[in-house]
Amino acid sequence: MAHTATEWPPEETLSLWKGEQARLKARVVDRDTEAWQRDPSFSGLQKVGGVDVSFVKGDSVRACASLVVLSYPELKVLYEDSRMVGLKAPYVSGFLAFREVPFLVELVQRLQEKEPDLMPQVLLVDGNGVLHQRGFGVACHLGVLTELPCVGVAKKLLQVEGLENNASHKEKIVLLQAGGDTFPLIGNSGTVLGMALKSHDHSTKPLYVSVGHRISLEVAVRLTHRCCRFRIPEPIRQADIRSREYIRRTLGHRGESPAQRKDRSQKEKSTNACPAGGPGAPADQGRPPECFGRSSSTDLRDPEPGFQEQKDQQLKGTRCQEDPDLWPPSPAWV
DNA sequence: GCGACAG
DNA sequence: ATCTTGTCGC
Repeated sequence: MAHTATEWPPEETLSLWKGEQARLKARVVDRDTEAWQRDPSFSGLQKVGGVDVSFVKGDSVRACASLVVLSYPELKVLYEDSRMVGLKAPYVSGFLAFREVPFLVELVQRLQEKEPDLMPQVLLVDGNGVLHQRGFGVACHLGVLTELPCVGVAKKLLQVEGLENNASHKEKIVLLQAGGDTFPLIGNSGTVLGMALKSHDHSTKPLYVSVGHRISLEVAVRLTHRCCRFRIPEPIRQADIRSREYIRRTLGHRGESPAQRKDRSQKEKSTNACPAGGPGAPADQGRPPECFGRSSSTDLRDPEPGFQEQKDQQLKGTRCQEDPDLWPPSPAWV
């Protein structure tokens, strides 16, 4: 029985997943547990991680999972691990973690094995924390499985507990003035599930921040704001950029791309053809998996200009500045 | 039947 | 999530 990661899960599976979420939810700590979180300027905080998973267009199985660690407050990339993975579960709203978290846990374990000194003190996760159908989104899930403080950062409002992206909600968004401004996301029960955050002065669409694990909502919001050079917090943005770039550079053409293999011939020069470690994750989730995939990549690239926003930014081949360290984009997965 | 639906 | 071209602004 092949799990194509395409078919909609049978009710029985969803039931098991709900049970798993309920079981792990009991372990969530929704308050500050670290010293740096109590400091007004976060002194003591030096490493912030970000994770993301990018997908291959016409492929329901292949994807690239990335974990990056940035220095704080400089927000320079200190570490990157991007790896091709084989998806085993489809995307079902409310169950995102069952599709992505196994690979994210693996990335954290690989970091622990290779560069334990670079283990981030907090992880920004693409998706929600307690702002979720059952109060246990992917940021909580990853936090509980790794015991790392985690923050959920979603780009769109998950409409649960009566929360809606309606006129009333949009009115509140318009009232947000400067970067850092927020308004609470209150569910039916009256509980504050998260905060809508204007991540910087010129951002139109807010970010939806919620507690993942071992951090208070207030600190989660302030930290997210402090990590924004653009609308998307830098750790997540870098993980997103690098995971997409990894896909583009490895199987950017053969995958079935109609109008892009044209410029392939002119831009390629130091890229590579086929990565290593294909589908490399044993089936499981709910227990820190034991991984034995060989090393893959751990190289770095550079950021980009320092302005503009609109719909985030453009990741064209514009200018390459700073980042004297991690300079030569080495092949890595030799 | 129609709208919703984190990534 | 992914596809997609140009365009405007610093």
